Amino acid sequence: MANENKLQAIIAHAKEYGFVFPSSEIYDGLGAVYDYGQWGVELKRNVRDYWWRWMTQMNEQNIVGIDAAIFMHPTTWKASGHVDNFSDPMIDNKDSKKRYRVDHLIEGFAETLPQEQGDALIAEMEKLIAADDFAGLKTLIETNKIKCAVSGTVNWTDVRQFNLMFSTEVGSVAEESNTIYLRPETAQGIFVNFLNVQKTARMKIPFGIAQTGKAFRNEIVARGFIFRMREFEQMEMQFFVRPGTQKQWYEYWKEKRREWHSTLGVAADKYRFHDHVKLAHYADAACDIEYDFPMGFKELEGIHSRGDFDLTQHQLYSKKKMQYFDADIDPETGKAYGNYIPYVIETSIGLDRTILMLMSEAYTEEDLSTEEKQDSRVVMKFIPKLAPIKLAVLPLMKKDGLPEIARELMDECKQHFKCFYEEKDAIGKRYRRMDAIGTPFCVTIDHQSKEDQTVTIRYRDTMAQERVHISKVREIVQAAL
RNA sequence: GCGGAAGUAGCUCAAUUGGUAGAGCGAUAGCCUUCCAAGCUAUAGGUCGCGAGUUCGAGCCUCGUCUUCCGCUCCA
Repeated sequence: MANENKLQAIIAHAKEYGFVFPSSEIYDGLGAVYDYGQWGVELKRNVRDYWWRWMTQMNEQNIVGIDAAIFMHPTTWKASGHVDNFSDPMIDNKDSKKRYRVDHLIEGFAETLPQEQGDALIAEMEKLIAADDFAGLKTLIETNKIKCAVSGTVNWTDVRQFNLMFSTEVGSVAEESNTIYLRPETAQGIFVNFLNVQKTARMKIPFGIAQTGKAFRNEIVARGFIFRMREFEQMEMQFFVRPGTQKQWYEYWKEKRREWHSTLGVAADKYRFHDHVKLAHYADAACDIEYDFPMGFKELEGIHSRGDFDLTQHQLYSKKKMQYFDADIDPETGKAYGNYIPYVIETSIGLDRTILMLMSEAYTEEDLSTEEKQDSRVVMKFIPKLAPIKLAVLPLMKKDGLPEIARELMDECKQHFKCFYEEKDAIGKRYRRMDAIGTPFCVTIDHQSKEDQTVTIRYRDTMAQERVHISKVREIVQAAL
């Protein structure tokens, strides 16, 4: 299947089988926002829970979790750089339709000028940007006759602001309210709680703080289904280390995260590690884990060595010491390491992007035609651990006491994992419906079950069937989880 | 934001030169001596994206508008 068609097929399947719906669809939808349906939410919870347990429970490093609020003090985003660095004035050329960041446009032009003139121009630009003087910026571009590289004209639109962050008001009385932002990343909730967690959990470096939660960004273009959403969910872990050890911990987490991905049932050759050449202002090493989505290789997770940038910034803005006292002895000096601001390795993965990856990987169209008849099926080949439903319990017929036996099995199993009961339609049809949502096991109760307490267990991927004792069903499923 | 294409039942699509909307699948209820979709019966479901205009009459023509998709543009 062609890749663009595959994405279309996945989107259609996701909607038809209750994984993902477009937001507010009855009102014509809301761009770049999606809702998770009945099976999508199970899948999402499974992925989130698995990530959480893997980080906070199964990992050999000491990592604890928090759940910080989406609202944060506005100064947080001053300190993080989001207010100043991610609200860039933009301008469009009316002839070429090309859009530029104003600072990039002017800087590019300044480079063509003699040093002194160029510097003066940039100084002027920075003054205007600091003052939010958009009219002045446009005038500056026009008086310098800065041309569009594509059209070669100076036919510009007005300068407009692009805001990455959503803002709202806190305070019910309008005049007394304050503008605050919906967080554009969850990481800052971890940094501002660094001292709280370190002290109350008596954490010793190296240690980590994990968090999953919603974040919000105004994206310029909304494309790629749930790959790029205005409201999305992140799963992040900030790992605090002694300065000087960040390189080894960065490598450690790169490898650990690769391990995690290798347990998701995704083909290894669909992943790619992409090292950043150009680093963000806060990072001293960074890489992306990319997956080969139907739209091509795209970022799924980022692993960043952030130095002490964030904690230092918060110390600066809050005037609170973001220090850790390290009582371990430094073999070089024979003394304790003492006070320092820890360095941070961040692992940050998009939950929704992970869902899209898993759906892309799982979605399979199979041709089952024989000489006698045409046949095909769509299967979601999720690993059992992540599948929305683990077991379907199906009486062959809804009479002769078969439903009663099925209900009994259902009552036992539903205490342990998500089950689904259905007695309508032909058995083959029920199997195919379960394939479409990725249920790995189906159990059918027939007349023989009444005689010898055996049932047929049917495996999703192979469609193979096996006769087992009814008392074994639960452990067969649990063994796969 | 620009350019292109498309919007008819839950889904896939029909509706001859404009004459008052149909099929298959799906869904629901029931029947069947049923282990891999498409056996039988019945039922529900659409102001043809929305709004104007032309016409005796518009799903079909005209204009506007909204939404989606594909390219371009932008993006820590």
